[in-house]
Amino acid sequence: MENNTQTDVNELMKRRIEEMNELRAMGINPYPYEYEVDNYSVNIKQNFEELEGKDVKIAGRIMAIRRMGKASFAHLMDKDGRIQVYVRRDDIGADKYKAFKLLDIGDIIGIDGYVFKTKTGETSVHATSMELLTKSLRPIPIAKEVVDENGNKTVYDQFADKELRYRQRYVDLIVNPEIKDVFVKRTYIIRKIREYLDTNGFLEVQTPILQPLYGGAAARPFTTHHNALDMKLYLRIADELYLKRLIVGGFDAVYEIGNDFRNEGIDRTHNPEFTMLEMYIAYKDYEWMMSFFEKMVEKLCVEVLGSTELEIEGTKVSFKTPWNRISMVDELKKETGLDVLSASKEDLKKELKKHNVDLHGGESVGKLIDELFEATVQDKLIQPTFVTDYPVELSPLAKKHRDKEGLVERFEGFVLGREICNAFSELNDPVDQRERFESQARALAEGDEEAHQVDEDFLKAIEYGMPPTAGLGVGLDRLIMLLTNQPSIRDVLLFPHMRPRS
RNA sequence: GGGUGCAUAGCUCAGUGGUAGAGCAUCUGCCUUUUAAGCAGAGGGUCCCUGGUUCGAGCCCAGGUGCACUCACCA
Repeated sequence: MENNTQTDVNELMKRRIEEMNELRAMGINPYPYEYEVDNYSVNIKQNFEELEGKDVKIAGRIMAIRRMGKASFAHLMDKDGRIQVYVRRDDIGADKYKAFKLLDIGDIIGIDGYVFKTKTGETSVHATSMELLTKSLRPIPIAKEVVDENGNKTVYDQFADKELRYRQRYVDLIVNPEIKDVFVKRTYIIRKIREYLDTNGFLEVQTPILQPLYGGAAARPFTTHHNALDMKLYLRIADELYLKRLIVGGFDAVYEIGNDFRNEGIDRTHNPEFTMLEMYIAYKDYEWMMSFFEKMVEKLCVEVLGSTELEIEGTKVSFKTPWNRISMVDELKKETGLDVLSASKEDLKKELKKHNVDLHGGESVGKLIDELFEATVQDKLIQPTFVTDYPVELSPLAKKHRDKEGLVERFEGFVLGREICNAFSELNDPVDQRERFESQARALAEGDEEAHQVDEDFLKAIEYGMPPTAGLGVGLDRLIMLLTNQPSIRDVLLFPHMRPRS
């Protein structure tokens, strides 16, 4: 990309380079080193009475210019928003005004001046001096905006091409600054999660991203190669097996927030790398984890979004605790009349057919039950709901249910029919764990590319003894999508993965 | 992976077989409280790519690429 400048130059860029050279000829460095900023757009507008007539030094990108001969107005955009500046030849001097005329939308300037209101009532800064801080060589997409008396903003010719917005997020952020709000919320949400876990005795840790064996979830991995060791490595698909090793080691409560990588399709809810939160706590079970998690989300809603009552895609959702709790088996009985635990494979298939579910063949009983759940129950779980106790085949790392044969102690949280977390009482019986791994290994051998490998080191770890433990995983991007009401994972990732363009 | 749709100037978009268009942005001139500033004029195009049909293709056909939506799978 570095050397594109020469081949990429169109007329607009040529013009800007010429202007830059003219500025240089006038003794102006188009890329100086610093500027002492002492105020910001929003603050000036909010404290007009106090600041009127006072001197301020602001800096920002020129977003609009209206030239009227020997005086001009411009809108500057700084970190908080826009403010108008008024630049008059007789105030900044003929030379500086000549330089000002060579500036373009997109250039970054510093303005020293006093605060005033124009005839039409717009809070502005009347420049007493102006400095170029950065010359912009590439034209930015122009979006004109009008703000009426009520503060309503109308944007004309908004930069709207989603592809370009994702590929050139830096331009998107300049031209559509309101999207910053989503990313700021994202940061606050993650900060509040850390705060909640830290104050509840959890220790944040970092475990390997490059792993000799992958595990902890059902997914295909990315592979890479370590040159010095001459070995294949996988990018992690989950943190689970390492975090549980830490529970074995005597950390009673740990969590990790970091990226996992899954070699799967890309769509509105999938990016190849995504941010995962996993937490594990000794001596607790999944019932405890349910309460702990719902309180965490409730707290996020209150502290970051200001309310437990959110409107998401036109639906009112209440995150106030306690959330609904339903058992998967009971709910399926209510919905279909079928007792899925005693039902035969044929009964399940018959029931699935009623709901137009296509099967690939070779599904286990557990998988059939899961399919039936997705077809009949999942979409109806609008308000936050925990679904408990899943078939054992689907959960090779979860502990068998203390009372219910064939099930494990597992729950998933659902909102608007979407899964937001997955948790269980962790399997800590090493003999049982070995059997589950072996059954997964058979599935892998039979072509299930998402099945687990046998992780002997992990087995060794829990053979030393892992205390009873509750664990939970949350895809944070999806949680943030939900809480900030964004329709695509790409809207909560600053730099979503895109196919390269030739 | 399947289906549907989109791709034309820096941006937003018209243009359904016959000279490539508009608004904004850019450039020139005028304009010292304007605000989608205004007035007068000018420049700017690999019509996504490759092939085909046709006297002639931005437009029709086939293939490809990218993106969006959607179904399937998953976090």
